[in-house]
Amino acid sequence: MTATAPRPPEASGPRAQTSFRTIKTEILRRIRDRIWQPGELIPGEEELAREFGCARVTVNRALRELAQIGIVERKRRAGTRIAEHPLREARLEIPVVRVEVEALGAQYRFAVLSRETLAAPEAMRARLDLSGDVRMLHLRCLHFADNRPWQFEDRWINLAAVPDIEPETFETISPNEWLVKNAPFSEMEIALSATAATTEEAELLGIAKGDPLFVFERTTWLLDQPLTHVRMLHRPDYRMVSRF
Amino acid sequence: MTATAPRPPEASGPRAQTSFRTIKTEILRRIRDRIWQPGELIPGEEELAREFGCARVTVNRALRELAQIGIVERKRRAGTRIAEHPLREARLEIPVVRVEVEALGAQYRFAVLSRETLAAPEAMRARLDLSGDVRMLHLRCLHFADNRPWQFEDRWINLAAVPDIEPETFETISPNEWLVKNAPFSEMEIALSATAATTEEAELLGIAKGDPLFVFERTTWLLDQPLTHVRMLHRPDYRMVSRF
DNA sequence: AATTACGATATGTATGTACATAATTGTCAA
DNA sequence: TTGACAATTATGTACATACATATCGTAATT
Repeated sequence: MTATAPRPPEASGPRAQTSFRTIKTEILRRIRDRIWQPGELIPGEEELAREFGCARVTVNRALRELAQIGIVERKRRAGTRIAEHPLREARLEIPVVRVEVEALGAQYRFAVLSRETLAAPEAMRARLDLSGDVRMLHLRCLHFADNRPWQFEDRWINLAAVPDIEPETFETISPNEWLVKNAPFSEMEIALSATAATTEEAELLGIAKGDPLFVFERTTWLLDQPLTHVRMLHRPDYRMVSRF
Repeated sequence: MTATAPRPPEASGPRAQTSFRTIKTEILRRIRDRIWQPGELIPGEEELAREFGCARVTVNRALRELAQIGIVERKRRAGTRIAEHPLREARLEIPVVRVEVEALGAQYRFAVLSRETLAAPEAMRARLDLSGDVRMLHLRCLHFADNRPWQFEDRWINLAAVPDIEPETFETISPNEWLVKNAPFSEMEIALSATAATTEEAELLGIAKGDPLFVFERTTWLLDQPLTHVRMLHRPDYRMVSRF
């Protein structure tokens, strides 16, 4: 005797399984239609399973996924309730520039504008919590999409933390990708803002001085050791989009 | 005979179940330690289940959740591989303006600049995938931190989806907070960009025309029904920061 | 009255099994 | 060579079941 009883042969169609997706949608519908209000306790898994004619595990998965995106809140013994404050966090994907450009169907190219090894300037030491003499690699790159300037990247790399990068010439691989592949990090800080283009920045990006630029800064650490700080400037028509 | 064979009595401890969490952690460890490189195909669920001494479903759950956060990529028949570009994702908390301002120790205040109910203009219909006659509530608000303009909010609300908001006067609660409390959503799209202040925007925010503005747009849906679209403009000195 | 212990209960998760589905690979014919 | 189609295979998901675990209410104890 097998564990699962043979499913009753459905009259027609390939199957009449109750998908956890169906349940998710139905629950969302009930929320939308105010059948279940925010804060309200909804029936238990067992009861819902009976109602939907499926196994409890299936209801469980539906509810678990709804809890994951903050629609409902669950507690053992206490049951499941519609979230009162669906306070949610947006997940912002941080793509590799090349991938981002290629995803648009454009051709990607980058150029290293300058490269120098030097002692960390005071501002960078402060930003990265570095003290004493620290050698850093300073890179300035321009990224193109179909030969149109796409992003200007100003990057500082802590050579003590990433020594392998010093001999790299970046002829085939960009610093961005080199680091993604070779320098895992455990912590990251990002800052988003807007600024006005300086004369130099405007020239590089092919826009006018004073035009608004979208600024994306990122600093990464491995444990407590700072790895790199990068400031990326985008043309005013750039939009960073994320949907979920 | 029951479906599940009695578990072999573990020598000690409460249980030696193979948790999907254990598997997730172990897989992450193997990625971190470069045992499995980005792009690499990892063993199938069956084999991993054998290795970890657990059911395939358990491995499935671990891998499914890792796929959800972008660590691995899965395709039927093709197997599971480590994501090539571990797109680290930044988690941006969706702040309620008031909370954001108060977190800085500043006093929060807001003003509704205008409020009108009207048929959705073409641009908004297009953006929200709405068709036909749709009544919308259009609100323009200014948020202050210590009486200094902090954010200009331009919001469109789909009244068909959120009818309860129509009588609300927003004298004590901002549209932002009202919606957070009363209108759960299941999908969201956010877009970040930079733009130049128009004359009116500059005046409202107390800056000069053409100054760069940080733009945060958000659209939310419940199921397929659009709820609201909001465009938030910030002064050039604003920085949206997230660390993790 | 306050504290503790305990039982009831809802969710959490592991397992074996069965079948669904997508995608690749191989096969054969045009 | 190519195109159509079938076989193969890894993942996807449903189900019955069993047990784990957190937590709430209540009863027993201090």
